Amino acid sequence: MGTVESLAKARPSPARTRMLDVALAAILSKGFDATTIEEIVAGAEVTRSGFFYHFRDKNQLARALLERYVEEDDRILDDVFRRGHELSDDPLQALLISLRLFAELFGDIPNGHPGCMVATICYQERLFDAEVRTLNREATLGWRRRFLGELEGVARRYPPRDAADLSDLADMISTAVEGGIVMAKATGDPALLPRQILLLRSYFKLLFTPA
Amino acid sequence: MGTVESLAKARPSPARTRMLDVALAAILSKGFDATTIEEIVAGAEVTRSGFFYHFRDKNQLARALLERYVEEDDRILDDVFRRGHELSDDPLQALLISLRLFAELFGDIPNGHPGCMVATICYQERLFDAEVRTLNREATLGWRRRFLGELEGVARRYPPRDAADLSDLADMISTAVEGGIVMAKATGDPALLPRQILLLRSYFKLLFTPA
DNA sequence: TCTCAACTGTACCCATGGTGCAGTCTCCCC
DNA sequence: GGGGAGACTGCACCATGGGTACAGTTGAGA
Repeated sequence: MGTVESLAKARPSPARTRMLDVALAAILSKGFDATTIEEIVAGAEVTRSGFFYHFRDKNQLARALLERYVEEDDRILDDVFRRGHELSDDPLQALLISLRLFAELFGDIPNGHPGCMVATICYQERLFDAEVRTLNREATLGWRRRFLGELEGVARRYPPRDAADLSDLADMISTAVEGGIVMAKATGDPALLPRQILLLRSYFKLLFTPA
Repeated sequence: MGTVESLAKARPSPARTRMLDVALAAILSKGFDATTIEEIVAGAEVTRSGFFYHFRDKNQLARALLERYVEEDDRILDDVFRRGHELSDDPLQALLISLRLFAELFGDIPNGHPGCMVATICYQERLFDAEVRTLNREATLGWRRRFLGELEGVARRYPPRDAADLSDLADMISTAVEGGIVMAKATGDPALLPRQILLLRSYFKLLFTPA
């Protein structure tokens, strides 16, 4: 009976995509529970029945939303680091360039970053089933793995000035993004996020640049 | 008719305090909307009527919760920086000591930091009225002011190695805490938060220590 | 003894998540 | 051009939860 899911993956129906879009925006601004099926179907111009045709319940919606979010996120990060390495053969320079591109990306979002799905789920974890929580955890571990790979390349050529665990440094990128998103929302200043990424860049530059 | 509020502030009733305690824990783990009045009154061992006696509605509860959270937070930060300055006359050393104390504080919380009320509100901002949102914004600006004061003291004696805006550096502390909380929750590793604070400390040390 | 803060109990309204199922429309394949 | 299937619509129904309204109870202090 996986027909709906598998077909949806192969060629996602426009209605389903619209529902995910509306749901994402609503969930990031008022939370999962407060986002009603009614407003999702109204915004996506389908009916309640249409919603339950595509998703068994709200939890399935959350799962689909997170999966799509993580995939998109991976594509963006792939692109950023690919371009970084295209622009410099030096691993440190590539990292610094990638971080700058990352900051620019955030700066280019019209009304600021709308919020991270992973963070939303963490702050409402009791609402979700084990599968969603596992997916969420794996997303963060994926970030760690990716950033750690970059940092290991850097550390091989440039021994860091201060004894710092590379995994922790990898997490520091995710931390700056997650914290930056929260602080940008809290202060009402969307540019806070890219500025925090550039500060992190400044730290990596200081840490790995030979004296 | 401000009798309830003013008396509650002077000598908060134990039932009210219990409700705030239960509500905070619930809200930080499942969000504001999903936290039912039913579970709050059950956990605090009062009745539904008791809830509505102390709070006009859920929004008033949020306001009371945030106020209490910010006051407690201020007390903790006052203490951390007071101890930092007691232990060293040098502003940089005092800051580094304070950050270490801050990290230790986070490390000492049994099941990790339960979550920041300010972040919860940001990620569900559409649920709250203008007053709560203003209070939330002011809390973050208060952090900025406090940390900026410390950093100005440091920068007067130790010119930073890299041109960095002191306000952004001040926000970096809040960013590390907020991001660290999210990442600690997401990875399931409570110790991630204190480790990120220590990484931030390492940055400040590098940035301000004369060559 | 009186008063008042701090509750309790009951009844009621509306919105929302979720179930169940029959009907419709449109495209594609035979 | 007939039929099946995917992608929906429409409707009826239930339980839960926020919120309103209001009358009654209890215990400590003046």
